[in-house]
Formats: sequence, structure tokens, C-alpha cells
Amino acid sequence: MHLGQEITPNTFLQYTELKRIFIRNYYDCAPNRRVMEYPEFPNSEEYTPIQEILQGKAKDSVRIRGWIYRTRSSGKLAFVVVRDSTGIIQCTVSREKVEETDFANARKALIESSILLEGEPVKDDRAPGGWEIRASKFEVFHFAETFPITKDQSDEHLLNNRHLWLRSRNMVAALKIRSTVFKAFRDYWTELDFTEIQSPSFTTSACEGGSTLFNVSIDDENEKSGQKFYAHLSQSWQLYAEATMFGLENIFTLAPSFRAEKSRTRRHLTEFWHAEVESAWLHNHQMMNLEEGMIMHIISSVLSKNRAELEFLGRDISVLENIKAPFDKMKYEEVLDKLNSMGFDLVWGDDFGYKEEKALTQDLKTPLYITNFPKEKGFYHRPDPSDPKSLVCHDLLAPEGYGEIIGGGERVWSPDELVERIREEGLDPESYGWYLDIRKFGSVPHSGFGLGIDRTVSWLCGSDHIKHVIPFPRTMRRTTP
RNA sequence: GCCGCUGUAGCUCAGUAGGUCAGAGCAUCCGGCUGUUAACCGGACGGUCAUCGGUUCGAAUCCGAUCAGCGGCGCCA
Repeated sequence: MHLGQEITPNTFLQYTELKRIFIRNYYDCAPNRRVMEYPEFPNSEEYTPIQEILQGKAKDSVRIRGWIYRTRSSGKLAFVVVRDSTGIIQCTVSREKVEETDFANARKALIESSILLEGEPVKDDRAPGGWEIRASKFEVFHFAETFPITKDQSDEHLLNNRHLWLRSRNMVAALKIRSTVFKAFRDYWTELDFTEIQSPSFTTSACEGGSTLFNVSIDDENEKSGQKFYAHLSQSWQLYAEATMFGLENIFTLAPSFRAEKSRTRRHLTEFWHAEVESAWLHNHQMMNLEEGMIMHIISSVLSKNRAELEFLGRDISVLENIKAPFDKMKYEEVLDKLNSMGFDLVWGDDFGYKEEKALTQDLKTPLYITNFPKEKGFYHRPDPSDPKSLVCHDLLAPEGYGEIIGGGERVWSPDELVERIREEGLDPESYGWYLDIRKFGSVPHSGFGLGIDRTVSWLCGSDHIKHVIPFPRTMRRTTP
């Protein structure tokens, strides 16, 4: 078989052979295995990540590829700062040391042009980063048009050009940290033998506040054929998790959730990434302990992998280093007293708004658990037998004013009690169908929680807005780019 | 659902007691500079002042509506 050969319905052998050829030609950079089909594809030579050069690990002569980050020139010397995914480095292109066309191109190429460059890495204090490359060859792979983002930036302009702003060092740093958080979450629960499962995004459950649901339907064409489709977008895997739990006992998910709230704040998105866990036979305080371990694991992962990114974002790393478990725990009632002693005027049943959360957390060094919220907070949480006006549940508030990142608790597991709670909330048990059904066949105590991943990343990055830590933020007023 | 704000050149903005008010810096283009740090010097290009309507002799400026976006509250993760 060879590349370009028509692919017929393949046997497994044919497929693996194709794959082998593909890998050899495109991804294997060993000197005796060169690209044959597409010689212009800049993958046949060895290229050095910029980070390695900045660390002084490079050889006498290096070859890099990347994008022009900044550029300025005089008649005989051009300074071209090049970035790749690992860093930026200044390259000097001297008229005397390269081909005439290379020098002309170096002067001409605009910001974000993609380039290939060969030269000698030199330690030089005049260069940002302490190292620069003295070019012997400068090749433009693609001349960029004028880049719309310049030094004058506004939030709105950066959001309108998010597809381009993703190249910025800020976004790159935040997204690397985000990736670490996702991985740390998965690793932690996988290590504890929890099973990752997926729940649907299309739902018809009426179980959550209807005012914040997105409706999904399709256009007329299918109506003609008599088909109809109508659903909501999921706000949480919660109900599905409780069903799935009976087979797997300990489960988690990582998925988007959708809230049609018209929230316009630094901690809200209409589409956010929801990390959720549900576990059979587990009590609230046990789940809280596991969550604490998870948060600590996430923090230590970020500290060990993303120090450079945290520094670039201007994060005070010592704040993260000083976070210690166990976290403080307060009952809702105690928090009420504390807030009132700080000048608030709250009575039992009042919610903590952002002002209250901020007052509570802005001077904290570690996250804070609040437990035993009033019964009105949710019908699916279990009332505390020792204090029936409150629930066996908890929120976790991030310090430094970031506020709630986790909400969770022990679920009502008795079918009769659940029906009673639903009625107390003025809801109709009839509309809960299968959710009540799953309680009828060997119900067990269980606990779970939801973690706002984007909020967590925002806190760890020290970001002033949640939209800075997700590639394409979605709000009620923005679905493009 | 509630409160507030913005819209003038590609970008960031100045300009309103209504009358040389179409302006600056950056970007781009042309020219100059051998060490710049989103450099510097000279020149050029660039706008129906968001849209529609009203008031007026005259509107970027005053009024109304519409559109788009931003910040915050409530709610939540």
C-alpha cells in the first residue's frame, strides 16, 4: 500500500499498514525517514522548541518554527521575536549574514506570519529572556495579513477576535493551567477507582428551576414529516448520576452544563464545565474529605506543572503554596452569626449573596466549607436528623473573594421522604417519573457534588474574570466566535 | 427580572453651553537608522461620527426609537 492509493473498505491489516506509513512519513523525524509526498511540509527536519533554547540546552546551530510575535528593523538589522507554544525568543537577522531575500522578508513579514529559521543560539543580556538566535536562514512559511490585535486592546475587541486572541501568551498560559486542572480531576477520581461516565446534554426533566433552562428544538423541515424534537439543555448530571450510580457505585463526569441565567458577573458563564461526582454508601462528611483531597491534588498538580504560567499571569504563587488541609468548616448558622457581627443583617433562610461570600472569603488563606444550609435550599438534599430545619449538605468557597466553587451533599435516599420533600417544595411528584423510580429498588445513602471547573481555574490563575480561562466563553449575549 | 455604562479611522481614544469639530496616538504603506525591547525620525493612506427618525437656519453634539456590546445585582458552579 502507499499514500494516495484509493482506500477501499479495509481489513484491519490494511488499516494498520496505512497508519504505519502515515506515521513514518509525517511524524517520524529520524534523518533517514523524510517526507516524500509533500516536501514543503516543514516536518521533515528536526526543530527545537524555543523553551529548550531559553534553558540553554540547544546545540551550536538550531532550527525553529513558529510565529512572529514582535518585529522591528533598521536598514541592516532586523529583530524578530518568534513564539511557539513553548515560549518566545528574539532572533536577529543581519543583512550580512543571510541571503538578500531572507533579509527583505524579515523586514516585510508582519506579526503572526509563520516562519522557519536557522541560526546560532547566543546568550545575550540585551535580548528578552537572555538568549537570542543569530539567524543564518530566515524563511517565511506564510505572510500574515495585518493582525487585528495590537497593543491597544479592549475587552470587547478581544472577545470579538477571540479566535485570534487565543494565540496570546495570556490565553496560552491560562489554557495550560486549565488542562492541568482537568487532568488532575480525572486522575484523582480514577485513582480512587471511580468510573467516569457520560450523561446526556439533552434532557426533559422538569426537576430543576425551569426559568434557567435552555430550550432546544429543530426547524420546520422535520415537522413536515411528523417528527418533533423538544428538549432542554442539561444543567447538571445529578439526576442521571443517581441512576447510573446503582450499577457502578462510584462515578464522576466532566461535562458542560448550561444555565440560561442572565447573570453578568465575573464568575458566570451560560455554558460552563461541570466536574461532578456521585458515590453510593458515602456520607456527606466523607465526601467532603475526598473533595478536600481533590482540591489539594489539583493545587499541587498546577504548582508542579505550571509555575511558569502562574508567574506569567502574575499570580502570587505563595498564596497557593500556603493552602493546607483540612479546610475550615462552619455551619450556615455560625456563618450567619459571623456575618451579622461584621455588620450584615441576616436571618435564618437568607441566602449568601456575592457580597456576603466576598466578605467571608476575601481574607481567607484556605477554602472554607459551609454546611447545614436551610432546608429550602434544595429538595434532593437530605434534612439533617439532628437538626431537621437544615440539610446535610455543603458548599466550598474559594478564598480571596472568589466564592463558591463546589456545591454538594447527601441525597434524600428514602422514596417516601423524597416524595414528601418534593411536595413540601410545592412541586408535583408525578412529574419526577423515573427519578422516583430509582429509589424503589434497593435505595442506599449516597452523596455527591458539583465543581465549577472554570471557576476553579479562574481562582488558581488569579483571574479577574471567568471568561479569561475558557477558550470560547459563552454568555447570554455572546455565542461568537 | 433589576440597576448602570458604551458605540467617532483597522485599534485605543479626544472632541458636545449646537456653527472651520472631522482630530491624536498606534497599526498599515513609503523613506531613514547596526542592538531594538509593542524603539525612534520624516511623509502618506484612512471616518456617511452604530442605525433610523425628530428638533433646528445648522446635529458627532439635543430628544426618541432600534441594534450591538460591556459591567454589576439577584440566582447558581
